[in-house]
Amino acid sequence: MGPCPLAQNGFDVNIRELARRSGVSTATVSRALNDRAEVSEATRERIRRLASELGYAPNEPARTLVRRRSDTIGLIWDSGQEAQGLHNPFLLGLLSAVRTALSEADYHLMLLTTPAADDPDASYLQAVRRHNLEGVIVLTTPPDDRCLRVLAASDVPCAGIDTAFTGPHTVRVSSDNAAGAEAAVEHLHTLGHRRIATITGPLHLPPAAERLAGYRRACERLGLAVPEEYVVEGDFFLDSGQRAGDRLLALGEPPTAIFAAGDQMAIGAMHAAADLNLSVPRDLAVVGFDDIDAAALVRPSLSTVAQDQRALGEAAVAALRGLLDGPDLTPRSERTVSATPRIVPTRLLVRGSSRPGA
Amino acid sequence: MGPCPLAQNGFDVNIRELARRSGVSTATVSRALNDRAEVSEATRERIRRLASELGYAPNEPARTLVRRRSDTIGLIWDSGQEAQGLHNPFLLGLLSAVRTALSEADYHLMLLTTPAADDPDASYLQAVRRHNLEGVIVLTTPPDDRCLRVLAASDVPCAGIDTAFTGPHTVRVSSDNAAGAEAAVEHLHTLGHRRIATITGPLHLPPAAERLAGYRRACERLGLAVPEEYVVEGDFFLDSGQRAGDRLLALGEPPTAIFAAGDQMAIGAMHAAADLNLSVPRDLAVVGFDDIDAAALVRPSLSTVAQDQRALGEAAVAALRGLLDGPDLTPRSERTVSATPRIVPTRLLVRGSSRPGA
DNA sequence: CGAATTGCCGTAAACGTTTCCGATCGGCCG
DNA sequence: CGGCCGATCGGAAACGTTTACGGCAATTCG
Repeated sequence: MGPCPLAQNGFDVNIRELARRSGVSTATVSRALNDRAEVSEATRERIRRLASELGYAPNEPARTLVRRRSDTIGLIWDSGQEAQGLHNPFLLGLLSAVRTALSEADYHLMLLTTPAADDPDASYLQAVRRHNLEGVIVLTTPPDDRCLRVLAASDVPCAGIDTAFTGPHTVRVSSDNAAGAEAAVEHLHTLGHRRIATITGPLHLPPAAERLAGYRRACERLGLAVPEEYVVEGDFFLDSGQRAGDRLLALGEPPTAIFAAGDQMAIGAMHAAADLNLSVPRDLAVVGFDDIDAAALVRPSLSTVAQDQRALGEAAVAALRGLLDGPDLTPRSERTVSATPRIVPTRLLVRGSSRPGA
Repeated sequence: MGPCPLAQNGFDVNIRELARRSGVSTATVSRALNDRAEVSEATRERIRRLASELGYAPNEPARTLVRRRSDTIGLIWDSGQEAQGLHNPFLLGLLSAVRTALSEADYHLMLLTTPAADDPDASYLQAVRRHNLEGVIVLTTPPDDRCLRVLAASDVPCAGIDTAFTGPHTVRVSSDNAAGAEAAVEHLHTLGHRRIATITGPLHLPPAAERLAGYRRACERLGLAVPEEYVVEGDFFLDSGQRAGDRLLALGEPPTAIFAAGDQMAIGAMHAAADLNLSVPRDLAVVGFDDIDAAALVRPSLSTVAQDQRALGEAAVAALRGLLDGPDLTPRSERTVSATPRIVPTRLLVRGSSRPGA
């Protein structure tokens, strides 16, 4: 009865229905909708319009069944880790970035659930095979996850952001932790500080180790002494930062500046200073890492090394796409996978806790 | 040969392969793996073990194709909104809760991307039909989204958390904003405060309006006067809170306590107090709403009305499941959809900004 | 003891696509 | 004018499952 406004529910309009109504075969309809060359421009346009009028939506499961590819990638993000608040506010930005980058590349996103420990058959690899996922993006590294390890060891393309595992078809993207830490220390140095201490994260985590390395390199380059007591290990949480601050400020020669490998610990150090009636940044300058939301809310606001979530997400999908076999590429078994990690630059945000003028 | 440890890549082991190896038909294999009754316990166990040994993973696209259901629900979460930091830290907890609740109910999760405005065919409804999604969970309400409206008007079951739209197969779950606000005011009242002001969110948003209503109700019940100047509208962000605080504290009879409808605004109000050399909570008590991460990091720590993200997420999937047609239920067209919104209680967290003793 | 019931299983038809293999039809070149 | 070629299309076989239907034995019941 004439063209319908949109998405009429003539219920279940499929490719056969389109073929019937436009007097061609299903093969032609398929070709028309998929922009194949073997259709005349006229019929293609006719079918296109009809499909749009009837609100036709292609059945993706059927497509993946026959094409053997789903245009879908899986997302692994361990909520256990997230509950600990580790990279907490960070994740949301990553997720958002990954999602938009993937949709721009015409991929769909499926959220994978961490497999139950009691079900031996439930694994990430299983889920990938079940849904014909073409690749996986991993957002945080659980301490050591057997499921992740077996996935990384498989032939499933994986891109991990700040992950530790490695495998034949795996690429890691990460912020330039070392350079970020270096920039922070250098910033404090140009402010005139010479006694700069650091509060690290758990050193078995790669980002924590890299940030410490950057700190050391900067100090060495700038000719700053790093007494052993100036390096205190924390756990990324508030309290550990406060305790570390207490300890550092009680030293015989206390530091005049602290670089903390995480914002929460940096804020904890600021609390420690406040408890001693020290003024930040006058008596003690503080720089953190990550740029969590709270960094802009505390007083004084916290200078920090911001990670570029957008860039990280985009780099991850770009890296993953490099691992996928495109329509015309050689199969991935024959391609050399570049194992060099993708490094994303950070940005130093100078705020109140290290403002020169104050 | 013999039993393999796990997930051997005998490449593409499917139901036919299992049938061949175990000497039965594909029908029997399917029945065995799906726990149908018409299989003997012996063969079921045999097939089970074989499947496990070969690392068989059922092809979900094929299953959804023939069963006409995907066991998958879609998740809509507008990242545009998220970029504004509105409910920002909140979302991640919701997402996590929704995911685990859904996976416990054996549903898969697909992240939907906000449709491009220039493509008329791309809509949430289209995506739902393409992937055979059985329902949708909406995490935040974009101001007014045409795509969301057409989705809500369709026959697709929707559960929204803090959403404004409504439809025939739509249910909304939300925190008990009014009761939360009431509890906050009552808490301040028992602390001895009689001049309690409030900073609201944008009043066209349902949560903001409800929190204001709760504030008013509590004041009325407790016999507190609410002069017009005691109600200041903000925008949920830090600066608006600080400006509102400035204005409130400059009044002839300034309030001794402030209830802010959002934590960022509450922190802003604390900044305003600090700028006037007022001590929190001695000179001014402050209570916020949401319990964002920063609430526990600022000094003094911020009392706040915490939303129960876990409960919200679980309520949303519970509500959604009520809308879905289970295997034995009547089709949803004949069921009466209970339109009453699901209300989740909040919890008052008393911290430093309103501590009695301080 | 015959018939009906029950338990277990195989055959085959779907589900909605894509794609290989031809088929038809003009037109072009030799 | 005949064969060849490119463009355009249709027929039909897949893809991996589920499930209606029917068959065959063993068991039960009248």
